[in-house]
Amino acid sequence: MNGTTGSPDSAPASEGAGEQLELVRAELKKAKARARPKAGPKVTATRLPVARVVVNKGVLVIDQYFDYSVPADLDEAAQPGVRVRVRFGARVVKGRREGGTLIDGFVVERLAASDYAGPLAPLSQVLSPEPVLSPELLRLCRAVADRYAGTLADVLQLAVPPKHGRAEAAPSPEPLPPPAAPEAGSWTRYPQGPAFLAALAGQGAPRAVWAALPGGSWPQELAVAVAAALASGRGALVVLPDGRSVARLDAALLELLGSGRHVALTAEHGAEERYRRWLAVSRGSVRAVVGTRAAMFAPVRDLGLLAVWDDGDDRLSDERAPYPHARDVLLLRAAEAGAAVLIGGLTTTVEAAQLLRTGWARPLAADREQVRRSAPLVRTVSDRDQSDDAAARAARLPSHAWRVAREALERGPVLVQVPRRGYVPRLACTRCREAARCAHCAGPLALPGADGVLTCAWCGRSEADWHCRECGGSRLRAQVVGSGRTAEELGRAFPLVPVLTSGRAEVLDSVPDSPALVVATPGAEPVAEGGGYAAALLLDGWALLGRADLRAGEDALRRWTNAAGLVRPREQGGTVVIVAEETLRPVQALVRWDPAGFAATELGERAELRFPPVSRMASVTGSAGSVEDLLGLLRLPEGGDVLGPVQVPVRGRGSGGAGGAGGEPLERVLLRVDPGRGAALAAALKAAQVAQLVRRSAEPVRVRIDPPDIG
DNA sequence: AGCACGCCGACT
DNA sequence: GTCGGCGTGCTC
Repeated sequence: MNGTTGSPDSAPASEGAGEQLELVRAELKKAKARARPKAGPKVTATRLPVARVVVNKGVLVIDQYFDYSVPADLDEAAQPGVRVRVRFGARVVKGRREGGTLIDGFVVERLAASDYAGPLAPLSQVLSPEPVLSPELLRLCRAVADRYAGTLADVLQLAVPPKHGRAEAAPSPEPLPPPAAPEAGSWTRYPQGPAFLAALAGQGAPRAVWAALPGGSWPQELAVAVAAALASGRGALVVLPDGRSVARLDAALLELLGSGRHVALTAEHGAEERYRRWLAVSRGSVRAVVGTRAAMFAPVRDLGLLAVWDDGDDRLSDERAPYPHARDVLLLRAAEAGAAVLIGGLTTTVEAAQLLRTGWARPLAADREQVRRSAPLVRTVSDRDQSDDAAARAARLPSHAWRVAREALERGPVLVQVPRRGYVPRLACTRCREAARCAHCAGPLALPGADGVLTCAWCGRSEADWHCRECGGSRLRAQVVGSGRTAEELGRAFPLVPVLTSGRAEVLDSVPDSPALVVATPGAEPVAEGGGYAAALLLDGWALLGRADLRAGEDALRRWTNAAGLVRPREQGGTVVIVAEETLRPVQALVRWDPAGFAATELGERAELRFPPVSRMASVTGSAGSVEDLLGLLRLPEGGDVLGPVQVPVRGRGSGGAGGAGGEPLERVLLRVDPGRGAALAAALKAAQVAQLVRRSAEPVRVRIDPPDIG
């Protein structure tokens, strides 16, 4: 670290000093500018002379520790948890170590002796004396790697932020004493709310699935829960899907606790500030963290509460291998730490419903009367109900939606939710609703571009002259119209009202409490200042529901309730109009405002069909040959089965990655095992991957536990 | 992953 | 007789 590091890396421990000096001089000459370790006496530390190191290399076959000797001058700095640099991959030629590359890693522990028979190479450098990888964090990363069939090194890369010298040099602030236990506030609207908080504040570890009431007070309620955990002298961690929701909770905490008791960890802050905050947590200066998914690993000490908000949001799933999901990582941490758990959202995921069903968590929900008071009035209109008003027709608004919007605009802003342009729903025949399938491979047809060319999502062939296989019809339900064009059309329909848009290009955090049309894509809805939107129109419901995905219904309901939850309660005139078939279960669940009931029913169906989360699944993606090869090496746990293979969509989310480099079509299989066999499945997949790597029988495949997109 | 060592074909 | 194919194995 400060230029007094020991011997050159390439010489073995027993080598004489003279020859090394030559080596070092040569090195120094070559790289004057770089801070190279100076030559030091080639002495190994006497007490605990062995450092067990995890190297920062994500290859499966080397997912193991390596022992290095500790030079005397690194003895003090090379404590467990610090970042080190070691020479790795050298081989011994005529008793000397040659080659090898310098790679970074972490000291896992110090030992009196190694169980490795060969000679140990010395640690090359201690990059910093900061012990960033605590034993608890290491245990967590190991558990995550095992659960997701990944390597420890991959998980460490997600869990430990890159070093930043300036941030590390600065001291962290003095920790503040625990705050007083907070008032229950709006938690009193939930019969079990005060008891939950009391348990938190009193060192308890209650576990709850929280069906949050609509109306926008959830940031304050989460803040109170955090404060209650802090009051018990323990730490708290809350993971939310995006920077906007983190900012809202951050503000609520700031108001409740003042500054200094928590930090927000999001991608918005630069690397230095982010690392500064992370260190404050790691060093125990700050005991509460709120953040986006990378914060799921934040090294909060003495955890009292682990919370996740809106856990159905796919942004809570990391997109880097091994793709851990924040909810499940928090559950692993809770099991380890014995901490309280709070899984909250306006909707309940099927996964959360399962925690309720097994009794692992308890519901934290308001009674029906309270729900009715807090929720807006929800009406459905069929998408066939065309308005007789010309302006409404031009804006593609059914007459009822048109009337509601016009009336509500006199009282405040109106939210219009439209699916993203380019959103590719499953296309279906207008006449009989049969799904449109490719004549060649039976894959789903889509309209990927604005050019209107029908294309197979699996094989990529275009279909010029489609006819329905069932009824011979030739018309398909139209592609969704994007928010941009919707905004234009609405602007013409309501020429006196300002039209704001919030979407991919620019996301608005909030809009003023004055008449305006706010066109937003799902997830980008601004909060309306004051009491909320006067009304919301949820357009193109069929498109959200029509995704070819197991979670389509659940996800559509989640997106609808998140938008509808921004609308004033019905007793203040808040109204939501959803354009969708009212007979569909997700639509009914929205009308009744019963997402928990929907999730419970959905869970039952999944159980019957042996689908996740009742069974556990993994996907294997790669070229046809490599997938088949892996299956040959795989020892599937008893009762497991293989679904597929199917060709992977040529375009679309979550399929980039392994293989396919040469444009070769990718195949995917789903593996399914019975409940309780998830760990065995992950272990089997890892073993099969290792075998494939070692034998080099085929190019590697991509493995994903709990795949998010199950056709 | 790299990067070697290690036994079988076409070339100065 | 050699140069070199990538099959197999190791990396503290």
